[in-house]
Amino acid sequence: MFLRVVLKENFLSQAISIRNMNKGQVTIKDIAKELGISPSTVSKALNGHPDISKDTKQAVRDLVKKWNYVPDPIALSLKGGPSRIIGVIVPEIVHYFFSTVISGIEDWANDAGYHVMFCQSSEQYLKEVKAVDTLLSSRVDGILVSVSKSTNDFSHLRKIVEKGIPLVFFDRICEEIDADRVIVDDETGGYVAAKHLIEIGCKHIFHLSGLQRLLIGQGRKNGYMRALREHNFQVNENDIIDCDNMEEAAVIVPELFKRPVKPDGIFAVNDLTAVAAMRVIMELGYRVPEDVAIVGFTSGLMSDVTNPTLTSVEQHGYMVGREAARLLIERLENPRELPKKTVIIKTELVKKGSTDRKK
Amino acid sequence: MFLRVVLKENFLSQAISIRNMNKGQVTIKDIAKELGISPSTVSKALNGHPDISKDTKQAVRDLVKKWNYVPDPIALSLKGGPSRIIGVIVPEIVHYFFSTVISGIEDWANDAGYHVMFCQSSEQYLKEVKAVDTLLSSRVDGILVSVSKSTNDFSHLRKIVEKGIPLVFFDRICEEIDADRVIVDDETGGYVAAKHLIEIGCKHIFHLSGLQRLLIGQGRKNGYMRALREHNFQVNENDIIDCDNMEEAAVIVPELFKRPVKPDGIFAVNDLTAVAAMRVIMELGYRVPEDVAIVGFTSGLMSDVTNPTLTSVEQHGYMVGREAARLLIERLENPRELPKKTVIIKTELVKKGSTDRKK
DNA sequence: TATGTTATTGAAACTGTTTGCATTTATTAT
DNA sequence: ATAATAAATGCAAACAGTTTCAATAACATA
Repeated sequence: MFLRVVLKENFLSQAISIRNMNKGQVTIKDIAKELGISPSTVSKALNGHPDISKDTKQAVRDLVKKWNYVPDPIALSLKGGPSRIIGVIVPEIVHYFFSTVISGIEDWANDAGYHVMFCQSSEQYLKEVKAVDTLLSSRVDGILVSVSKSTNDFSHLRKIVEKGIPLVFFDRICEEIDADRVIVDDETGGYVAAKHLIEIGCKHIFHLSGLQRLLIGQGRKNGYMRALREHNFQVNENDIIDCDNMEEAAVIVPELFKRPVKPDGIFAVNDLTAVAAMRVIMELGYRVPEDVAIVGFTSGLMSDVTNPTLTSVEQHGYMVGREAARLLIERLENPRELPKKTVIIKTELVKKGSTDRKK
Repeated sequence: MFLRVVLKENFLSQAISIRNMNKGQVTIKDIAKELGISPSTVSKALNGHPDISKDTKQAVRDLVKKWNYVPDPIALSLKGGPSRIIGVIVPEIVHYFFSTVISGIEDWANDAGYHVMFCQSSEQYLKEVKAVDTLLSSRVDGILVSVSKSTNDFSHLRKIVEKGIPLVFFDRICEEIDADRVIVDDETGGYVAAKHLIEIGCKHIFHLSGLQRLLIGQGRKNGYMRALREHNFQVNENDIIDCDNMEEAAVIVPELFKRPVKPDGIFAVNDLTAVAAMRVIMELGYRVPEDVAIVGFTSGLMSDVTNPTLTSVEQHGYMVGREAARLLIERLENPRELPKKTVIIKTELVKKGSTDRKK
């Protein structure tokens, strides 16, 4: 056998060109043929099977290195092995928060030797269903999902679990399915935002709230209410106004300043709304932060760009992504049935100009 | 044969439960066994082969629908067929421009029946090389690349072409490799930006320029210079200052206003720099746009958020993505060796407050 | 009746890899 | 020398499909 290897050595370069004629990819058969042994022996040698002699193993390893052989992942996963691909479904990639999450997922997954395949639902239920099928048929090892706004039926997500494929929700979770979760601590975010406004002396703190169907809307509002109650402020339902985008803010905010009791502090459910409110308020002749202080919830780089800069609650999207990927991979590599975990990513108040009354 | 189908009908529900015992997935064999025909007949029936009788085809189609059979893409691509996955490599997902591009790629690819697998290079050459290996080993049908800033060696990209896998560059192209390309018309963007400043009456137009190693930096600067020359302005090298982020702008811009000839118009290579410049200028006591007009180059939603709002050149990232995906898929489905194309996505000046001198 | 034609269908090979079992070869003990 | 044992290797099946070619059946024609 050793003789054979040595003998063939001389024809190596020629063999390579012949091999490349075929399909460009070196297969286990090419290796076997070259060494004059069977494919199964090559396979076993590569997998460190005890049956194979040291000499053969070495010869195989050498040729594998020389010819740059890589096992075909397709054939592997056909065999039923893991694909080492994880699937991700996000509502929108263009959102700053989700793009940071994706970034975190990518980094952690790649470091752990996984590839990432992703789909966006564009907030559409049907696209989300299709995305699940896509990922399942691609034989992903596990799936990360942030549920679309329009999803009310969860059978497609339940299907994932039923197939025995690990599932982790992040940010927009589905409460009806028992799975690992990574959520942003919106409640505390709302709490510290409102508390900060109280501490700088605001007496009439309004909340421009998000969709109450979504947990983020609920959480932020609840935190706001808790802060008020804990500081002996009266929670007034009229001071909580559904308003989560620039267009609505442009219409709604001026109305607030026609009331007998005008706001001197505003906590908005996101930065865009906060910024729109801020502009309107300044156009009405009020000063920010002196007359009205404003706090947003981070959705990009814009908090640095406004004048004054915007105090905002940072969500740490990158961390959300990392944790979600970590949770999933942990479960992939440790398939015992452990109870599901929920990881809460702390939010953080970043104080800037719109609440800075020191000066 | 018909008899057999009818006979078995009665056991259908039972058969389903037996089938599901195995692996959850219906295979062509399950269909064949149920109908009492061979797998190959089922395959042919499904692919509309003329050899198969209408009756058999119908029976197969019915059962396929009833059992919700979907061909396993893994097995398909093992046979050498396409994977219907396209790979994407971007420098950073968190950049607004790239996330819009990705969004465009996703949408077009999904509509054409392709899945998207993506990697980010994080602007690191080594991660880019690894990403190529990743995608190649996942048997993607084609690859879309926007080259990282730190990439100087292109052999990994050349390898893609040599393997016969279609490659399309977008935005950050590699000039040394002959491939389809989608680029943003930075030159025209710079041109219309400067032209606009000229038309509203600016006499001393400065350019805060980007890295000249990158084509986007070159293009925007060249457009600026062309506009000046075409309108009989003198192009002064001192009026072109390397400055492409907020920190640099905060330091550099005040210096410009100490010169004997101060700028009354500024074209910045991106919005962040433009915004930082705008703030500094207003802090120095100048009015925008009356004393100094400013144009940026779109990098997010921030142009709506500043005060005044920022005139900016829109890059249509979504279109870049769509076109790149279209070009790639066109080549995948039409494998004749056609000459490579370059698609140029027009930029567009979006006029806002920072250049609005009407009022 | 024997032959030719046509319409259907199935067996087998193939994709690249793994794995249990059988086989070969070499070594040791009787 | 022969049998038993151990070590090394190969065969074949399996994964889920596609495809080529051969086989069968039914029918028509001479």
